[in-house]
Amino acid sequence: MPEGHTLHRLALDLGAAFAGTRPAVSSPQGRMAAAAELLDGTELIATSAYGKHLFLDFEAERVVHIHLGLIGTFRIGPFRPPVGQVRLRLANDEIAADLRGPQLCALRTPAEVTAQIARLGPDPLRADADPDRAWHRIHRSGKPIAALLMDQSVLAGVGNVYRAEVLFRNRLDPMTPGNRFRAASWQAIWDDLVELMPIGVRDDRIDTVRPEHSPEAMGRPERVDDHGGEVYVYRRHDQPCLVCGSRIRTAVLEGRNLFWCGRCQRRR
DNA sequence: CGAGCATGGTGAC
DNA sequence: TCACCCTGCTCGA
Repeated sequence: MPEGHTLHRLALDLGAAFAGTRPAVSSPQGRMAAAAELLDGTELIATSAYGKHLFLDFEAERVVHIHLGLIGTFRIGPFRPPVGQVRLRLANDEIAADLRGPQLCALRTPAEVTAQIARLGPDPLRADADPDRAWHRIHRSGKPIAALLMDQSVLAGVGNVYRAEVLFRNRLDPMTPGNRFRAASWQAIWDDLVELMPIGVRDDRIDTVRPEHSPEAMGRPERVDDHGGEVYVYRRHDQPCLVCGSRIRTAVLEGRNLFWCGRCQRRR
């Protein structure tokens, strides 16, 4: 679930539900009890996302900083009494939003939020993002491009699915070191993410397969992976490449599973 | 129904 | 390198 598109979508949905209002704020689980008491009944001014970080701006310069991590969820639905381990709840008479299992949920000052954002690379989902900041880091690094794309201080919001898919879509070898990467290849990756990630926000899932390789065009059964979208290589190891038919490969890189097609994706 | 795994990142060792 | 946050899904018994 949580790559950058998920957090931007949450910012939009939470804003639509609660921004400009004074939601009830609580921590049924108790671990955010003190902060919840402080925020309860105060105005939620705005909500925003930067990379995989979510910010809820309440009045009196109180900002809730949330990072879902791998297993966290934040679900918005019709009001129901909270069930189980709910770290933070925003609610009114009709709607309840429950945060569960986040890696991080803390009260911050605006200055702390600014400092957090300063530690992140450019986010392709933000209009003000500067891809040159990422390129500066990439072309000076000996690490493989696949590792650099996952480094949030280089590029913010891309996770394991977008990483694998954007490298495939641009036919790029994941192991090419940053300092041997072409500027034109980086520009192609950035442009592709700027096109792809808003679709993820809109649909709340990651789809990367181009129309010419779609199930209809290729005469194959629609096979939506359990991450929720149609993809070229992510978690398709040992299955045939949708373009060339060769077996999709996998390897562990810096503790994460990487997927790619050894025939389609070349160093260039 | 229990085990294992995952789209992430931090902090301890 | 690993535990952890303790969700939520799939798979196999």
